[in-house]
Amino acid sequence: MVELNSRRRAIEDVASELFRAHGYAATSVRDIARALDIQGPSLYAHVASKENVLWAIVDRTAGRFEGAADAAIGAASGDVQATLAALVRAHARVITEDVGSAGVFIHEWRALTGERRAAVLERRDAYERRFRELIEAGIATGDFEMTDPAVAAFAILSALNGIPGWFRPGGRLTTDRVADHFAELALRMLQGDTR
Amino acid sequence: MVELNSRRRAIEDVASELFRAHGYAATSVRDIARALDIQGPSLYAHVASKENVLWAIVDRTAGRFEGAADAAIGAASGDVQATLAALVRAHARVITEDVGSAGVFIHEWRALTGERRAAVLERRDAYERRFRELIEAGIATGDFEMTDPAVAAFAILSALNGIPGWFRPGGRLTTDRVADHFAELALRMLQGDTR
DNA sequence: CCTACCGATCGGTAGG
DNA sequence: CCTACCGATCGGTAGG
Repeated sequence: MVELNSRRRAIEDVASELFRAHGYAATSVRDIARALDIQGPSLYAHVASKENVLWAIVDRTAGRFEGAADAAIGAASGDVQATLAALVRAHARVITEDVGSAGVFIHEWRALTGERRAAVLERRDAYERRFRELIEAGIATGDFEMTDPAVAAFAILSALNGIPGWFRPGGRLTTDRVADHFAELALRMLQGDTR
Repeated sequence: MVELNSRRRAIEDVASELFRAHGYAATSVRDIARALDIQGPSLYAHVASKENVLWAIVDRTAGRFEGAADAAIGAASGDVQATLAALVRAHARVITEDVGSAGVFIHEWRALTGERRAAVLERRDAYERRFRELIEAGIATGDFEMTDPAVAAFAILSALNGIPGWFRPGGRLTTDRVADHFAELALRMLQGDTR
């Protein structure tokens, strides 16, 4: 069981990186196998299909985003600004901690079909709603400057979701610094008055 | 000649939408042909290869971004804030005016190979540099609040590049309203002090 | 985890 | 712009 799970996890890790770099459709089962030094068909001893591998990555990563957001909201003290900052920091950290799977979740969920695709869309909408409703609440209390909450939420989330495109682990910026920067920028965006 | 060009343009428009919706690798030459009500091989009377179609879309769209940025900087009066607002508005409008080709430019350039891929990367870097250097200049003059210019530039551009993911032409927001919102949010982000 | 192999589909060509 | 067709590669199976 440990054997099986660790092998599956290795497959998902390798696939995450390939899917992120080249896209799901442009990555063949044999590409994944080659990165693991096994033959293409041998992969099917561990997984039932290529789409199942994508699903495993997307589902697990969706759970990481949701769990991090839950923890951030739970730990916050009811202060709208602090809650938003915690939410942004949590999202940034989920990405920087594993750029591969985060990139796949953000861009490759479209390759899923049927119920799985619909389920991801629903979870993504619910996740985005948390940001939007928090922004709406902040505007209502006067903590945030007036703005279109939907546009602001999309702007913040898109800015965060662009991180895999430029962040390099071990590079100039640490995981924490990136999270700090984005929390700061998001708060400025919602509070600043243009002089 | 007019015939040829208009036919090529129709191919690019149809391909833009398919590449944006499903990705370049997941879109077959026959998919493009079907959307034009012709047979797959007939497409090769107008284009030399599938990658050439992608290249035509990416190259033209890159030019539209660059041209819009040139015009925005040229029209601005030297005021750093106004210049950044104009740059952001221009970028937003290029996207909302043609979500298909913009989405392809933003996400599918990775499918290009060799020199074309390298050329796009170089142009993209030069384009990003304009944002970064303008932010650096604004910080130096005190017009913008202190921040990491690279992170701020990536945040603004990623926020803008997320527009194809949610903007629906003919929907609640017009092209101009979206441009206004993003210019406002970008300025707030760079000017606001967190209280 | 391997070799041998399957049907389907891919981008593209020949010849009209 | 069409039909007929090509070699290559795809995801996946059989049988060990």
